[in-house]
Amino acid sequence: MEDRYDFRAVEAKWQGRWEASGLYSRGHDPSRPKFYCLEMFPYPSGNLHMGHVRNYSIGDVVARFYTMNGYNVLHPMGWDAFGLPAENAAIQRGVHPADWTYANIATMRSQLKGLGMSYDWGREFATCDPEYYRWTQWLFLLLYRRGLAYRKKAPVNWCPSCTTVLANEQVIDGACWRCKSQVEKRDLEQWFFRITAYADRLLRDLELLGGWPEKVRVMQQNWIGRSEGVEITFPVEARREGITVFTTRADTVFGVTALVLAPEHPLVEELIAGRGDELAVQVRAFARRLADLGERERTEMEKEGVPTGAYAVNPLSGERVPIWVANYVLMEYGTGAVMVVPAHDQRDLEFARKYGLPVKVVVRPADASLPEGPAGDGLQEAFEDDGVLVNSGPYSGLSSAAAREQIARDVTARGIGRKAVNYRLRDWLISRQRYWGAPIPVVYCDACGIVPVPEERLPVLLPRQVDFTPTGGSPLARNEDFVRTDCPSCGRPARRETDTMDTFMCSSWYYFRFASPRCETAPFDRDEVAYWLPVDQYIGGVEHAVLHLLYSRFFTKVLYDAGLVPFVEPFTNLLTQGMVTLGGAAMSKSRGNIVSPDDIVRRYGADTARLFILFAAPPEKDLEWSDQGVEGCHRFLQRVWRLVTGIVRDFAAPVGGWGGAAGDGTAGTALRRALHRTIKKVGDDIRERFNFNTAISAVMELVNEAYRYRESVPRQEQDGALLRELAEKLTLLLAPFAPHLAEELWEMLGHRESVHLQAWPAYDPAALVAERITIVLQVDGKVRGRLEVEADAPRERLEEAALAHERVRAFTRGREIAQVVVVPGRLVNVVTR
RNA sequence: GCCGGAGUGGCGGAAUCGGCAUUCGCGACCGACUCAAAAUCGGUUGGGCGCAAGCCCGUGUGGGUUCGAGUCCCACCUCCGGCACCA
Repeated sequence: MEDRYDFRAVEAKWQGRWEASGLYSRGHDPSRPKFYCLEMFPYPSGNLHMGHVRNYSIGDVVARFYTMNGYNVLHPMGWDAFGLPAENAAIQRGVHPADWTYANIATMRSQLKGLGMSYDWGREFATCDPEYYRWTQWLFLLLYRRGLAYRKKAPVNWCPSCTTVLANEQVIDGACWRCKSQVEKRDLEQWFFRITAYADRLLRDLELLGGWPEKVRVMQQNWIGRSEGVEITFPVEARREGITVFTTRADTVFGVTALVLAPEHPLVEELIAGRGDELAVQVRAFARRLADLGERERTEMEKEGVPTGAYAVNPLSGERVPIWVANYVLMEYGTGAVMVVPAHDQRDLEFARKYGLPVKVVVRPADASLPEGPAGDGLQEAFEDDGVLVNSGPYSGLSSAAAREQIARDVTARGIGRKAVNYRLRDWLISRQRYWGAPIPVVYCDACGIVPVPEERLPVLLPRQVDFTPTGGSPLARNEDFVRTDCPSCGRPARRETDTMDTFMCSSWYYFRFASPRCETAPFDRDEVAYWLPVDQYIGGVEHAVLHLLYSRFFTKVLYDAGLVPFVEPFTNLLTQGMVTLGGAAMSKSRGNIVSPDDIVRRYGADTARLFILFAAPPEKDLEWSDQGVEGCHRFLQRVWRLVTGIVRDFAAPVGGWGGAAGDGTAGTALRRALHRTIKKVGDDIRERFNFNTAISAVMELVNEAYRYRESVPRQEQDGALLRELAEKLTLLLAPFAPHLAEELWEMLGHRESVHLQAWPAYDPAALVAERITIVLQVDGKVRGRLEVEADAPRERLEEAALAHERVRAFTRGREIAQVVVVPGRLVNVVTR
């Protein structure tokens, strides 16, 4: 057994052969069902990290497993290649972003090949290829035509360090998702996608995504943030126009003791227009001060407000209420104005207490434990639950729910309000003031205004010669050759849009492109997309739950509406894998806790790296790296190698089939049962639960059993046919996890065709059946003995045998037997009184 | 605050339908082989008591249901993740 598995030679040998034979390229095959297995494509940052290895190892097992199970599997790989790091490298090191990016792609491609991933490399592309971004621009135009792309001036998130604006989804806790700098608010004219027009469908269709983790669906649900309520217009004294508020608690409308406007609300300026009094001066100063604050500072400050001196009238109660301006009202949500109900909203209560506004209780719990009406002065905490209305005119006595309905009807009938739905989701800001992205295909003409670039003139090429120095403006604006163009509409001189698109736009449709990556007449061939999509299994990190995954769903619905794709959801099943950690923290350069995949592959081989990463934890959990764990997996593969090569050596030419018979009680029968049990378990674990860790441990057990057999049964009595069967099926079971080792063993076993084209082994149900089994004997729920019986022994026989058992009798002696619970095949529990 | 997930040996984790808690792997200890080491192989390894047979305890805490609970129910604690002046 001195023979050692030379993983370096074997892995290089098969990677070369696979590539030369095109083993993993795929096309249509009407004879087999299709399966699209996709892993989130990487940003080519330079080198693969362990998170990539985990992501792609999981995907590779799934792809290989479904291939062996008879599916025509699409398993492509490409590059999410536009983005800031390339440009930063250019600024810091003087390398052109394109050169930097394509060099990184070359490195990472060879790393992926070194891991033995089964990609159809013929479908590879990078989103920065003009042949790709041409269609990204085409899709922009599609959205523009459909009224879903628009330009507006708005307060937007600005990252001072990246010198560009960001989408809402890219601001995490008030900071830039990429560089963690505090984000500022700036008023800029920018391009948006009207994703809010799809808010309701994006929410509703989450129900179609039974194959997604609950967690991700909930995150999207929270992000979209639908809330139902009513808008009610309060007339303003001495003005024609009123103030419209949005509320989900119309039942508390008789408890309103003020209205509050967001500082940016257009009416604020009007209410104090031409006034020089002290209040007006205060309001102006307040609004200006808040405008200068970042979102973070603003959300963290205490509630603050100033009265405008103006009054409105509650259209339901007829009461006069003061109009205030306050920092806690958001202009971007609802109508930018809210009614203040201190008794029933904690924020309003804090505000009212600070400024001495009245507190008026109008909803009481069913047990009437709150004081009524204006006597709510002692209220410590707002009563925010539903209850029964009091002090509410004609609505008194109604339940909150009934009152909401009635009030909605009444305000609608009187023309002073309506039911309304609001979403937390905001439109997607896609302009970026950076170079390394797809140019927005739009031209500005003095005569014609905004003119989209005609499809036949796409792509709008990103020029190579550009000054990348960050100034806060778009680098493209400094390239006059790029900027100057003719108006596609009137032909007169015009200027190009100089912003580029958010890279999330590129990644929102790449999975369509893989179906027909060289299509030159459209973003994708519709027949190919109809054949391959939707993606059957998508695998990636949970960090994209409300970024990429939301945008992609939006894009798919737009394409569906345009009649270009026949489905409304792009990803049928989603698996979100956990992080790879070291010392309990995510691996990162700044923390200095990186383990390099290259080093691991060099020392132990790709198969070991893949096996460890799949074995150490279930895929959705975080995985703590362990060098010793890696060695354990390496030892296991060496053990497999010695087992199979030993069998091949000892039983080069087996005669006949398996010599035993089920139920003959021999070591051979037991081993064969173990083999078939393992085949069943590994298949179930992969297919039903993605429990690669338990699948692998089952294979380890099988190998242990095989060794025990080989060592305990004399060589001449060993069943050669059984051992050959075991060696072959073991090799097939390992093929998705350790593709190189399996391929080499398969060849040694005498096969000419790749192990990766073989059918997944079927288990023999007859082999699983044991003649005799061990059942547990309990007395009062405690295990007191074991009993070996025929597998099909009936209840009465089990009960009888249990009661006759020496140890059971010892524990029941002198006690009355109250009950005997018999679970055939498992246990007998004797219950005493 | 709201929503989601998780708490099991020294460690990663297993127990898939309410039925032997801790498969498998790592680590540790003992042993075989060896001049020695590496590699490999075998054994032991939740805690306590006991010479032993064996007994008792044990899955975050406290209750409950059940012949039987890591698993189901109630209350709570801790940790992780998401959202958060969203009216």
